[in-house]
Amino acid sequence: MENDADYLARLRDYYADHGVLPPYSTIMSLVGFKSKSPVAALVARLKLQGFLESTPDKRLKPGRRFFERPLCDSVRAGFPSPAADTHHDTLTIDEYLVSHPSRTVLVTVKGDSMNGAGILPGDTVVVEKRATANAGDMVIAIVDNEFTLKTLGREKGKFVLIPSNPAYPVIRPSSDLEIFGVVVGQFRKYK
Amino acid sequence: MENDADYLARLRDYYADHGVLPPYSTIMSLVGFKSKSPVAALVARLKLQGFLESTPDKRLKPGRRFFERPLCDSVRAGFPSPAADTHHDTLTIDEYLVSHPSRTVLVTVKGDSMNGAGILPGDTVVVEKRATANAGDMVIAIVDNEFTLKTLGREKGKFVLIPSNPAYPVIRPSSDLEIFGVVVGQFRKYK
DNA sequence: TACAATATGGAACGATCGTTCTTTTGTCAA
DNA sequence: TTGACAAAAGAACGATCGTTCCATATTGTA
Repeated sequence: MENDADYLARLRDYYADHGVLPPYSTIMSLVGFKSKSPVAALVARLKLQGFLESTPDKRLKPGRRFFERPLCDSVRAGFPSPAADTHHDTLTIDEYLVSHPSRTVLVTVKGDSMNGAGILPGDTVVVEKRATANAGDMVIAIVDNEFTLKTLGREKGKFVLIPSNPAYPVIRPSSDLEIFGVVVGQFRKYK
Repeated sequence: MENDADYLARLRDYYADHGVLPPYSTIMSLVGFKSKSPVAALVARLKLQGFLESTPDKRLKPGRRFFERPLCDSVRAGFPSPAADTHHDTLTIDEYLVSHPSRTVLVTVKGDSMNGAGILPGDTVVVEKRATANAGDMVIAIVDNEFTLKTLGREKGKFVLIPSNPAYPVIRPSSDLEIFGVVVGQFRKYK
């Protein structure tokens, strides 16, 4: 159907409000149907297009494309087409940055040793806790009982901590390096 | 119960995976119960604490505190192990970065003209839409039908756009400067 | 206008929903 | 060991779930 885009928009609104998708009966009144049959057909179409999926419990969940921004959003706002691909396909920033909530902590950045990597003092980094990491990962390591944010490197078979600021030295731990977690994201608030 | 934190963590992981909350029977197997009664009690407790809510359809939805993430201070003398898990500071990323959702859009950054300000290509900036800004604000301006991210400056009574990268020139608009919005936040995902 | 194709309404199905109750198990203190 | 209390298991409830069927209404085409 050609109204599917509108119906999908209503589902997105509902999801934005509640954080979950509604049952068929609620979709029914949400889009104005008077029976569940057209809802079933609608859901089937949206599933085929990748906007919806089902959980094993047969409930609806957002599909791969559910968070795509409709193109008409940019057009409606009157923005030039070059800008159309600068938008962002996520509803919440949290969902974008945090994949494993139970292993994730936020750490406030102190110091400017990672300046060159675009991480400034006062920024917050999203850290996935785990004891091992690969060279090249940005990690939170524990050095002298303090958190240290550096890039993990390898030197003659040993791990080293590399800052992204020429004013700081590479840290070559004498004992084994204790890794608190791996940095998977970062954010900053202005003003 | 004191295991509630762990159970909540599993619900958050489930939600991160599926984008919806499971029915009681799935929670049951998710946390290891063999009947639904303890699930009902668990849900009641989590509702009281603001982590869960119910939709009018009696389904579970994320509550106000569902997306709280633990926030560690980077300088912590004590050891960062499970011991200190008790009373973390928490932060909800979306609430922190977005104050006025209806006026806020996310824009993906292209180019490295703001490198020096810790904004890299591929980053996303949180933009509050408004037509006016003050000198010193970082703004999204519309120049030659394209979005441009620069710091707003003032030169002889006229607004100019200042990059944070010496390789780029200051932009001195001939006509009036059209401002799309002000940058209030920024975030980045690694990997 | 008449016909064919499609979409919706309405009803029925077994399954599962969330809730509530009682019974059993587990835990801690005396 | 016993008794008191709390938590979990288990069973049962009406309600609602998603699905499917067929009849009716709507639409497009000639």
